[in-house]
Amino acid sequence: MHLRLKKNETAVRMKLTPEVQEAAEGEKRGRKASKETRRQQLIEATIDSLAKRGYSETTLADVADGASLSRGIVNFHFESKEKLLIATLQYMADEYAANWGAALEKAGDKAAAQLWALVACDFDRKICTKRKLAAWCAFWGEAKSRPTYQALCGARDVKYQEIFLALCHTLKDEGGYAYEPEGMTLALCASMEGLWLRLMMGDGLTREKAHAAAVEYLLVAFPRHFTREGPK
Amino acid sequence: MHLRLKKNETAVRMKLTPEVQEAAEGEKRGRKASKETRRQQLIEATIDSLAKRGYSETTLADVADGASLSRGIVNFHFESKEKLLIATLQYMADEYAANWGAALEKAGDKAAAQLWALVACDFDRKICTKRKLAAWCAFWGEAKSRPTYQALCGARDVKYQEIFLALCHTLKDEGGYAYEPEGMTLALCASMEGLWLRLMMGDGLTREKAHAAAVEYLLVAFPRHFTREGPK
DNA sequence: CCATTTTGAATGAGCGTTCAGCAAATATGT
DNA sequence: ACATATTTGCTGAACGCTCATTCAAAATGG
Repeated sequence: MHLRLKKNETAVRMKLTPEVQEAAEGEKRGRKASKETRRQQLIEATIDSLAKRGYSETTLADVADGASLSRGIVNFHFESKEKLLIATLQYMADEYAANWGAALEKAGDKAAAQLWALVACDFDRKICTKRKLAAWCAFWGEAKSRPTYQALCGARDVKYQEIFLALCHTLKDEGGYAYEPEGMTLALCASMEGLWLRLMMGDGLTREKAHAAAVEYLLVAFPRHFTREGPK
Repeated sequence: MHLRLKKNETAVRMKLTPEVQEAAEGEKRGRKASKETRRQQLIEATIDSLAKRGYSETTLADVADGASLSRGIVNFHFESKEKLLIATLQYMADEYAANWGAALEKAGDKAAAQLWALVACDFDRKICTKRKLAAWCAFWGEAKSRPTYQALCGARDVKYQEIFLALCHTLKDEGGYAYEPEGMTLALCASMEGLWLRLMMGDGLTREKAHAAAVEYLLVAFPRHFTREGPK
């Protein structure tokens, strides 16, 4: 027989990850959680599942368990598994964009400081978590055969890369460098994505070391603008 | 009713990709294909399926169809789906290693020429195909949650990166550069993997442009050793 | 003929989706 | 205030489909 729970005991049924718990505590608990709160809770549980089991083994049952909710819940709040996954990717893309947008604001108006800030915030502890990198990577793996994912992953850096390109142009003028800006931008952005990939793979690579490698790149590309400690 | 075919008509049943066809023609055709030939044919069909449908939608039925063989065939030549996929990854890893190994041989004993050759062969038309990049990426996406894949993907660059690191050290001594070799190597390798990722995503990026971006990196990192046309 | 390779129907497990029903929250009537 | 009706959020059993795996039978080569 199913053991019926008194109210506000949902969080005790199974250990939730901190992220899911936090999402669930957005407003009131249990039954009164608003629609939006519940959606976010399920999205966080989806990220957990993607990170733990990979894309192909992520099941709705696992997501529901991760959120300590019942089997049918996802089809109630999202329409289908497909839509849950798209919402999850959208959520991560938004968070990513908001993060570098804010970093750019705070960086002031010097091009060198802006570039430094953009590179740094890719390795920020809020964004650059094992679980989130793993989730990104899971989507990348499926992106090629799914236009929707591809669009969302790609949209991630349409604006992003434009800004990078503009900064590379500015710094080239300021410093009299010889590189070709398009290629430089591409190689730099690719390097950071590659570092994410390696971070995700494990290998004992840490966020700090990855960031240091990216900085090393900045140093050789823009020697007149940066030292290892930051923009001159 | 199933229309039974006369012998040697297998290739007509369904259009095979050039790669699968070539694998099937390794020795004699049809029934007489040796065990090893048939395995290779199935592996090529697996790569096709991974590229076309992604990891999570790759089915044994699709692989069998792609090879124009019957449903049960994979479980006869490989023991299970899992083992087919591992064999496929192994196959690609071996091919990749053989490719850069050969390139290194031909490059002579100058460090600059060797580094140039290593970077170039990552963008070789034999290795850097849409379908193979897509297959690599499919495995990357699942690697984090599957130790076996992770080991095979990682083994790809244990030796590879050691060589890179040694070359970076040598060039630093020769050219009197100021960079820190570990970080430099990491950023360079990551950049090439990131470029692969972007090639796979589409975006109108071509092999040539990606290679040019990698070269741009070499130029800023080792200005005394390279021009855009090659090592000095 | 015997051994090997291949076939394709059958099997069964796993999973997404559906939906009738329950319980909490809220609205309505008295 | 209280009782009753309605809405909303959630549950979990049931359904049907897809797919890996199995295997008996057929085809082929030697």
